Amino acid sequence: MNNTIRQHHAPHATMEDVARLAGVSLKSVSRVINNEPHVSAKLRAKVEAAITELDYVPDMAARSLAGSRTFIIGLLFDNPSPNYTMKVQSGVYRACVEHQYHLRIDQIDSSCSDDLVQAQLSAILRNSRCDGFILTPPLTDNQLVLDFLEKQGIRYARIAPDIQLDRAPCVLIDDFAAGAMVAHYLFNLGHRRFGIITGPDHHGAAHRRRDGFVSALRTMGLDGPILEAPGGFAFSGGIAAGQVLMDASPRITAIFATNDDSAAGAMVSCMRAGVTVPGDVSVCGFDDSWVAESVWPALTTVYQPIEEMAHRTALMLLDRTGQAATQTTLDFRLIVRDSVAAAP
Amino acid sequence: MNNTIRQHHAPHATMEDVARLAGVSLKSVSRVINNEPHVSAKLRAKVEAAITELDYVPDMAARSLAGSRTFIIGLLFDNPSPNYTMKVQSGVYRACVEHQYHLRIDQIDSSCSDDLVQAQLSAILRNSRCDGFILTPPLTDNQLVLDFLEKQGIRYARIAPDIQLDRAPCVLIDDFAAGAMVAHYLFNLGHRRFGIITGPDHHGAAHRRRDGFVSALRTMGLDGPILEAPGGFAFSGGIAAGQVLMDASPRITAIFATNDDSAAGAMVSCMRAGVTVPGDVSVCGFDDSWVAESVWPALTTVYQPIEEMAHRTALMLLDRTGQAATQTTLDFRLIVRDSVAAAP
DNA sequence: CGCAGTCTTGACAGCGCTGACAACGGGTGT
DNA sequence: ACACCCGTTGTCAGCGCTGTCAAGACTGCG
Repeated sequence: MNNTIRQHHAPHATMEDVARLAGVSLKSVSRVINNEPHVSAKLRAKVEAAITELDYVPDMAARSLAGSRTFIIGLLFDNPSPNYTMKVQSGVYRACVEHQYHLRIDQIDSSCSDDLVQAQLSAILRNSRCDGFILTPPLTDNQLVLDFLEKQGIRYARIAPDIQLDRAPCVLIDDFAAGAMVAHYLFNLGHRRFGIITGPDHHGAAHRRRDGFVSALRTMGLDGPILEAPGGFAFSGGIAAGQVLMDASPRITAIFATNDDSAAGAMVSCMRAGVTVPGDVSVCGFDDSWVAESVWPALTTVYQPIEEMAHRTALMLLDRTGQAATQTTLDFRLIVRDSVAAAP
Repeated sequence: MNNTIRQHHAPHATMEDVARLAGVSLKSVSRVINNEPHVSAKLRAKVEAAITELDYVPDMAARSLAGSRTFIIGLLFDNPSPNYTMKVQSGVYRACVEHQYHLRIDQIDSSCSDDLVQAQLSAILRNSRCDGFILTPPLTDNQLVLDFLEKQGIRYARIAPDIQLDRAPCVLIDDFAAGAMVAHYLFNLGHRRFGIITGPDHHGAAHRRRDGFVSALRTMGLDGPILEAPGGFAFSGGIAAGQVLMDASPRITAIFATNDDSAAGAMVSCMRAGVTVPGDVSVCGFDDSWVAESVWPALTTVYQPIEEMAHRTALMLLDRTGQAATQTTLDFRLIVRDSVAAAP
C-alpha cells in the first residue's frame, strides 16, 4: 500500500532569511534560538527583531536531524481511566507547548509478561526517538521499565511513583497523609466499622492511601477489624468489592475507596442491596475525578491536582540541565459532597 | 531559560548501511521503503532482507526534511468529554501506528470569536506542519475552520460532520435514524409524554438525533407537545435540563438525552425531585460512554463505534491518493440497561 | 605597546533522506 | 541490423539546522 500524502507548505522563512535580514551569520541565529551563552545583547536583539519580523519558526525536522535532540517527549501510560489520562495528558501537553516541544503518546499494557512489556517498549523506542519519557502509575513502579530506560540512557520523570523516589525526578502527593485525613474525617463523624476498597496490586499510591487510612484509625484507638476488598480502580471492581463489604455483619458504616471509579461501583452495590448512601453507609472516594460529580449522591472525595502534577513532571524533564534527581510534593484536599454523613 | 536535553542514541542503522549490505544504491532502498513502483521483486527482496537483518527503521526527521511529508497528522478537538476524546484518540492513534505516522494532539476553543479561533489555528499550523488533520465535532462543522484549512491547502478528514458532507472524507453514523430508533423503543413501551435534552447549539449530530426522535414520534401519530431543554452535552447542563423537564405537568414519562453525560445529569435531577428512574420516568442516553455503566440505574443508551469511526477517518486521511471525497457510514445499536421501563 | 587570555562571531561540513535526472539494458517494430 | 521505448537502477545535490573549530574583537597586565 502506497500511502501518499503530499502537502504544499506555504514557503516558510528559514534561518538563512533571518540571518540575512539581521546581517549576522547562520550560527548566530542558531545561538539565539537555543539560548546559548556568549551572545552579546546587541546581536541577540537584532536577531530577535528579524525573527519577529519574518515570523520565523525553527523547523523541527531539521533541528533534530542536525542536532542530538528530537524535541519530542513521550507519555507512557497504562491507566484505563480516561479521566485520569486526559488530565495527565493535558498537563504534559501544556508544558510541551510552553517549551516548543512535541508530545508523543503511547499506551503500554504492563499486565502481560515481562518479555512482552519489554517488546512493547522496544517497539516504541525503535519507532521514534524521544528526548525523554513521562511515566504514570502503575508504570512508574515497574522495575523492568525503569531498568530498561536507564540501560538505554533515556531520561524520564515520574508522576506519583511509589518506590525508589530518588531514581528520577518525580511529582507526587502524600497519599499516606491523604488516607489518614479520610480516616480522621470519618472517625470524627462517629464511624467505627470500616471497609476499604483497595486498588491494583502493583499500584503503589493505592497502597499508601490504604496504609495511611488504616494507620490513622489504629492510632486513634480503633481496635475492631477493618474490612478490605479489592476494587482494582475499576467501576466493576467497585461493585464486586461493595457486595463483599455489604455482607459483613454487623454492617460497616463507612467505605473508603482508593479511587473514585471503584467508589462509584460501591455506591451501586449499596443501592442494589437497598442500603442508602449516606444514610446507612457513607462512601468516600479518591481523585475528585469527573465521576465524583456525576453519581448520586455526589461523591465526597480527595482532590489531587493531576493536571498540575503532570505539568510539573514534564517541566522537570524539560528544564533540567544537571543529573540530580528532584522531587516535588503537591497538596491534596478533601472535597465534601453528599456521600458521607455521621454514623447512623 | 536554556532547556538542554541531550540524548545519546544507540547508533542506529542508516539507509546507507542497508544499501551496502544489500549491494544496491541508496535510492533503491528509499524506493522499497516508500513502496514506489518500478522496483523488481528481486531487488525488493534483497533490500527487505537487509532491513530485517539490520533492524533498520527510517529516520523520521530526515525523511520529512528531505521530502515533502512530515509523517505527522494532527487531531483537532474541542470536546469537553474525556471519554469521547480518549476513544477518538485511541482510534486515530491505532491508524498512525499502522502507517508509521505520528499523532499530534491539539485542543481548540471554538466558542470564542472568529478572530481568536483563527489565531489558534494559525498558531497550531505555524508550530508544526502536519500532513493532515482529523476534525471532531463541533469543529467538523465550523465553516471558519474548514475554509481556513482549505485555503492553506491542508488536507483533513472529519468524524461525524453535519454539513457539506462531500467537502472532505468523513465517517459518521445515521444520527437521525438512531434518534428515531429511540423514539420507537420508548413509544412501543407505552410512553406518550416526552422530554428531550438537546446538545450544544453548533453540534450537528446532536440536532440530527433530536430531529430523528421528533420526526419518528410524529410519524407514529403523537400529537401532544414534546418538551425540549438544552443540556449542552454536559453533566451540569443535564441537571438543569432535568429540572426544567420535571416541572412540566402532567409529568413526562420519558427523557431522551442526546448524550450520556446530560442523561446522567437528568437522572440526578430525578433523584433529587424524588422521582424514581425508571419507575416514574425512563431515561435514555446516547454514546454508550463510560458513565452509562457507572450511574445507577445503569443507563439505557445508543452505542456508536467512536473508536472505529476515528480509526476509519484516520485511514481515509492516510490512505488516499486521489482527491475524491469519500464517506463511510457505520452502524449504531441500542444498549438496553436499566434506566428505561414501560410507561407507568 | 605587545601578548596572553577571554569573549564573541563566523565558516563549513554533514545529519539521513528524497526528488530530479541520467544511465543502463532488454524487448519491439521495421 | 538499427532506432526507439520503457521498465529499472543509480548519481548527486540539497532540505534547514547544529557541532566543530577557527578567526576576530576585546580586555587587562607587564
